[in-house]
Amino acid sequence: MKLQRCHPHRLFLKPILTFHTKPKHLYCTSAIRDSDDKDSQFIVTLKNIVRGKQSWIIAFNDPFISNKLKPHHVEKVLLLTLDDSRLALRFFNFLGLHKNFNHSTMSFCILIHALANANLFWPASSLLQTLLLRGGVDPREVFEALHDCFKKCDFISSLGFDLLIQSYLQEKRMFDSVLIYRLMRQCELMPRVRTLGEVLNGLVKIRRVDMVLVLFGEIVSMGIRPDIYIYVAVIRSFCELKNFAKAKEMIQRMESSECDLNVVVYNVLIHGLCKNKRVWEAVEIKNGLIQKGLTASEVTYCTLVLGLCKVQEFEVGSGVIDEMIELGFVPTEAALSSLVEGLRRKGKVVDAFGLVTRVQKVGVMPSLFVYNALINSVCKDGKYDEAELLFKEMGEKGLCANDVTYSILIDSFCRRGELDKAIQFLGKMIVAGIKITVYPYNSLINGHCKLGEFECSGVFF
DNA sequence: GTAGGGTTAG
Repeated sequence: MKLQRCHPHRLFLKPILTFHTKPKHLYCTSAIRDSDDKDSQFIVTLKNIVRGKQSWIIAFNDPFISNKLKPHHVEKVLLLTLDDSRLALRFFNFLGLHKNFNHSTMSFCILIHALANANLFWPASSLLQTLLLRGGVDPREVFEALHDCFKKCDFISSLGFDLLIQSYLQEKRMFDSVLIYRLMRQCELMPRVRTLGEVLNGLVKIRRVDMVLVLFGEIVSMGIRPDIYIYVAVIRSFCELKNFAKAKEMIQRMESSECDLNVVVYNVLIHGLCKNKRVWEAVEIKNGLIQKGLTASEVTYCTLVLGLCKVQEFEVGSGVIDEMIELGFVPTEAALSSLVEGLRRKGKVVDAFGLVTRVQKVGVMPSLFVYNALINSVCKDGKYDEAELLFKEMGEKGLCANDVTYSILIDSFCRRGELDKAIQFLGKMIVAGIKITVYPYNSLINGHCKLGEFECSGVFF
């Protein structure tokens, strides 16, 4: 029977049979039988209160009940209420909230399994989080408690353990989630494929791609068919290791299996190639998508733009931006920033300006960085009117000029000898509460010196 | 539940 639990696709064989042959509330008879007679009577009283129409507040205000009530009684009542896990949860919360009752770890575990078995994942996870927050609980201890309860109560599915793995992942405790997976395996339990995918992607996030590949090998050797999320984690791992041959091999494996495919898989490879300056290979992958019945996404295009910037192919990058706009995609500010910066540095200020104008039409808002970079470039080219136009435009768009913006403008005024205007802008900075750096002062000193007004320049020391 | 930047502008 235990072996059946090992395979995720067979997890539900036992439950379905059990469910129809044995009512849930009878699962825990052995646990109840252990109680002594006095306790048994008390538990029956408690059970009747929980299921009855009487007010719980009144019933539990009775000193006979409240003085006698201990965590192990609650455990028994919960076990007798497994057929209605919502009611069990209400009772558990009632005692916690209204009676400040200190529940046992066992009670938590019973409810977590009960709720998970009833597909009530949100309250089950919430309880798990509370349990984990109870302070200094070792993941092994939590697993032991959950497993102890699982065995004793003969619960249907092992979803409670999946939720434990997910709780650790949410808290960014990836190694603890792997530990729970390992402990499950030791007990011949297997998490769902979805949970495994989440663990692998969690490990990718902390760059433990070595662990991803080890776990993937284990999963496959157990005969489990990986889903697209597992493959994405593995492809990302191979890209991270710069092993593009293996990444491509993995995609081919997906293509020849019945696994669902989407553009994300290819975007991961495209990103890996771009990051390693293999952008032309990435472009070919993108061009081959149509043959596979897929279409490039906004992410595909933006990834390519950033990759093209990395190899200084700014003109091609601009072309990609135009292509995506034609297809109705909106470039990200990141793609725009990289391109503008690249074009500008190559002296192609007009192209950068034109690009900003085009993307603005489809709703992309250039960042303060883009504006400052452009203002700086047009100033250097002596196009002061354009600089002031950009400055005005920033204000209209609600972008607040910062110390860099002002220092660029003040410097440009000083260079053309318009010192009055420079001082006027310095005043604006002070009024706006922008931090004053050394740059505007240097510009003003240089400006005065240039005009031969050496005495004036001393004012700024 | 999986994909896209960054040691930027004076």
